[in-house]
Amino acid sequence: MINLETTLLCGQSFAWRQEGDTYSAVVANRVITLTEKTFVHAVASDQTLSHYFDCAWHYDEAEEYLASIDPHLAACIAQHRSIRILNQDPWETTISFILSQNNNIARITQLHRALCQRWGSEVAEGFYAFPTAEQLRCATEGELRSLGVGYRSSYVLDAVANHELLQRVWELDDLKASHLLQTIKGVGAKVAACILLFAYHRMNVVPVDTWIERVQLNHPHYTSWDLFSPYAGLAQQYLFHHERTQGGAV
DNA sequence: GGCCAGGAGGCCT
DNA sequence: AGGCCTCATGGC
Repeated sequence: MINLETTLLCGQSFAWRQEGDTYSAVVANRVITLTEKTFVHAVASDQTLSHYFDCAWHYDEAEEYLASIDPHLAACIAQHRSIRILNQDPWETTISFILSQNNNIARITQLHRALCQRWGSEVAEGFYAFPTAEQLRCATEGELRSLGVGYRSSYVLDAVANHELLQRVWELDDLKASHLLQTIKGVGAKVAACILLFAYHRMNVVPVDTWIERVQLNHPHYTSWDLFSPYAGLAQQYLFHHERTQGGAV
């Protein structure tokens, strides 16, 4: 079981399109098309997809534990059941969240697609993979700006120049990994946390944005995210989505 | 309907 | 503390 709409369209990934109940994207150079009904069968026969959707992880146990800690969080989990944390490509995720700053989901998705169409490989009719660092090396700041990337253009180019450091992140603990990611221009604490949670599966990392600040404001007893350790990142995802869709109401 | 100001899942100098 | 690309949105 999975909540595809919330998992794929609510700010974790910018690669997916929705048409009715059908979701499609290019993952690992293949076009993937899914509905919630075909999901179980699709991942069962496909190791790449199974990993992408994090099927082996113990969500039931983690969510049960989180629900036992706090009633509000329990309600959020019950209501938005089966949000999953994806195992996305670190490079694509890094660029995506550099694009995300001072931006909304619709525009981030649009920029993601623009980069794919301009520099990515066409893997099927009308479907383009996210460009590799090697492919993006051809990009100029002027070209990026003309696509609408704006002042983030120089950040993208700095990430291209330093993309090899993404390999080293796997070996580092959360704090050191965050510091290393922040050596890329345009990557601060928030963007680094998004990369760690959504690409490196660091389940205890919490991206703090304006929505999560609002959660903290409305729930002063959340004195520290350590409350939800070692699953604070998963807790964040439920609290974040609930806050965005229903405000402070429980 | 048209105009304009402030915001949008931050970060740099 | 201000500025930054650009676009959708809401207030007037």
